[in-house]
Amino acid sequence: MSDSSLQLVRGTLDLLVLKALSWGPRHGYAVSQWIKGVTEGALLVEEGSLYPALQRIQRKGWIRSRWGVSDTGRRARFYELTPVGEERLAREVRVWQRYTAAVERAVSAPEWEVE
Amino acid sequence: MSDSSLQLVRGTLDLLVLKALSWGPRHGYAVSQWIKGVTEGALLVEEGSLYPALQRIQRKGWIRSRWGVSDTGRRARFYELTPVGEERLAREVRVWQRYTAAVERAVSAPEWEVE
DNA sequence: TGCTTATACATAGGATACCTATGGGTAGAA
DNA sequence: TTCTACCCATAGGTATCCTATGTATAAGCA
Repeated sequence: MSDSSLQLVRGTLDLLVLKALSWGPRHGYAVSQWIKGVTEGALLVEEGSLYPALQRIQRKGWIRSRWGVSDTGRRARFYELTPVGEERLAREVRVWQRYTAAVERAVSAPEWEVE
Repeated sequence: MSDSSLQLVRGTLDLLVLKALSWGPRHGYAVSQWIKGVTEGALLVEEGSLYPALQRIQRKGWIRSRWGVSDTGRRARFYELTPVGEERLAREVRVWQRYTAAVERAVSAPEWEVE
């Protein structure tokens, strides 16, 4: 909420996390930095959102994890997509695009028209 | 969840309701039908979501309401935007577009890149 | 006449995903 | 030695959506 960053819209965090892991194993902190970077700071994922989300997504079987060592020599938990998670990512992208297209139609509707 | 309609993404309902009322007073049922129509059935707003949302939005001062009679001769509560609501609509549209643009950047990122 | 459908409003109760706040700990720079 | 960046994690609160259920009327049809 500080400065100009937006609150996350429910449901998009899964999508962002899965995408962040689509290039191979990454640890949680790196995921959060990637989201911040790729959205140019528009989206900030709080740690209190991210770590529970990673656990939640893992429980669903879309990612798995193991302890490792980060580039900076610290202990870190690395997550990677499972095969199910790969499929899920593709599906989440499709759903998201279908959703935003529908909202876009609504928001840009030039006149009231019901049928 | 039936057939192929999508669950609402949290936070977009306000936007859709405000937009639906941007052409003048409408009652709740008409708002739900408009959303269904304009999104070609992709978004279905459940009554258990819509009516509480209308009350919530009214409490925030973005809309006001009064009882009236619908086209079909039934009693219905008509909602309309307040001046604050008009501003809010414009703002919500901007926020939504900024948000979706950010997510789109993330989802279509061709490679991992952080700094 | 009675039945069904579409119209119209509303609430209760539950789920869940996000937030704020807080905590612990390490590596390296200043 | 102090500060910052890195890295993980949980507790508790809140908001917003869902399902399920209830009431009621108008109109069409059998």
